[in-house]
Amino acid sequence: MSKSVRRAALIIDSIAEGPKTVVELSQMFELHRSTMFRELQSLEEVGYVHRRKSGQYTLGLHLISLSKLAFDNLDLREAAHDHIRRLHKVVGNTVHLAALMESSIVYVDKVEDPNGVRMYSRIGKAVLPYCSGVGKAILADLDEGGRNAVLAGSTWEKFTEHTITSRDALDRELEIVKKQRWAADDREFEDFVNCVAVPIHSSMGVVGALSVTAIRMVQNLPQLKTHLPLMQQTAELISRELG
Amino acid sequence: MSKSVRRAALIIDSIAEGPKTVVELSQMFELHRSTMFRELQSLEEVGYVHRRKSGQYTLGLHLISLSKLAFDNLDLREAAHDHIRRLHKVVGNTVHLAALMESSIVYVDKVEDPNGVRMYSRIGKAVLPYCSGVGKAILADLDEGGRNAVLAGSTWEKFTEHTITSRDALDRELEIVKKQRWAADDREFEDFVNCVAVPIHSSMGVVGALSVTAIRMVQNLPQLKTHLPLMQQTAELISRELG
DNA sequence: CCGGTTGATGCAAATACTGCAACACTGCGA
DNA sequence: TCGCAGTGTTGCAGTATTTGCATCAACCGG
Repeated sequence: MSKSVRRAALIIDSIAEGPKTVVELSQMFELHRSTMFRELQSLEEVGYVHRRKSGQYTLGLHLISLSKLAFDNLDLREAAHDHIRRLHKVVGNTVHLAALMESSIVYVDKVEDPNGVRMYSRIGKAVLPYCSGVGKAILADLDEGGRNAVLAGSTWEKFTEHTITSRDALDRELEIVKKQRWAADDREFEDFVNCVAVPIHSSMGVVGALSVTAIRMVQNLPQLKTHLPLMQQTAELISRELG
Repeated sequence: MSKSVRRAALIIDSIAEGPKTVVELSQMFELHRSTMFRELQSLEEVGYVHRRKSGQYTLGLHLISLSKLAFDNLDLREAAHDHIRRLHKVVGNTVHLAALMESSIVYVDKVEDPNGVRMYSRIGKAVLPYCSGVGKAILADLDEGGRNAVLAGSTWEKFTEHTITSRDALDRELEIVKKQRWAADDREFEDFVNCVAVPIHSSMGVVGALSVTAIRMVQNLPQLKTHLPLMQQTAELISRELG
């Protein structure tokens, strides 16, 4: 284990919590000022941190570039690529794929009919875990700690009359989801949209979810539910590829 | 300059170009296999790379977490925060702020009327540079190399009858934008939406742009243009803060 | 079963890093 | 204007970490 890599990463994580000066960081890490200065100089040169005119260091832009590429190479995204396109062909609706990141859930792929109702692209965006099918499908299979991490920043904003707006209510819903092994978004985020979602597991536990979404006038929730067996088969195929 | 930091970053960049094995990387970097193995082990432990079962290394999830935080700490975003909220109060329309990243343009902030027409959130998403006001405002002030980098991945997809769909046509438009120091999106992406945008400069050159956007039935383009003097003043104030 | 490749690790030599000391620069207050 | 404190920056010898070698374990395919 490389001490220098670990230390660099710890410094970056510290800066990620909030901008800091050389002196602050040297005290935090019990390093001489000149050592910390050189370390930050190096990290800035490779774009991982950025020095403001005020003397504070913040995270650098190169991390943003790298994250885009990290996103594209996600195992789940690659494993699911063909399967969700096949699923879309059969069910005809928009299929979303969401991945569990460290403490958030993100839409990582989407298949929709180019000639159908056009949904605004959501790939890359964080899922609101408490009012989305995929969010609930993933949360249901997380332990308490995992749930807490994902829900830590939730504002519990009410989008529609159906939105779940408290942790207690969500936990009750998640017990049901865990048992039935699928989740629904029943007009909880947008009044005219609903979906059903199933979790995807790997040997490491739940890693994501896939959902089938429709405008209510096209397919209502009972109709969407008819797709659940195929969706669960699809999730199983993806899980196999993930190992 | 820390050799270990530079080398770690180069390895990460190499993996960012595509997944690779220990042996491939050890040959590329002319390191002994065991050295490269240890390096990757360290990078994996801090979440910057991830080893697949196949033995290939890809970028790690921690980069995605860090990029979100990097985004929140952007200098431009902080400098512009109060100014664009004041601008919104005066003009009443949705105000967008976009930043030039390394080779892309991203929406980094937005102010809209909570009781007005609700536009789906775009923060964090890449701007399509060739058919957006902010994209054109930034491109106009970039040199040839910068433009090429930003436009490298453009598909020139045609969204409406007004979309610019070739580099030549865009370059002609950018000459006009550069002269007049503002840009417009005249129904080029969405038929019922248009906006005007102005660039924001720092001592390093153009770093972003701000725009005022409206649905056509609410305010048409000539009406939006009346906001340009105030927008340009706002951009100037932000530039001053950036230094 | 055998051979080749990859995953993984102890050790001494090689290399890189570190704190010290010092200087340059900037901003603030007297 | 001057002095002081704090930050930015760098050469050098002592210290710490890394490196390649050698080796073993595990896995896969013929």
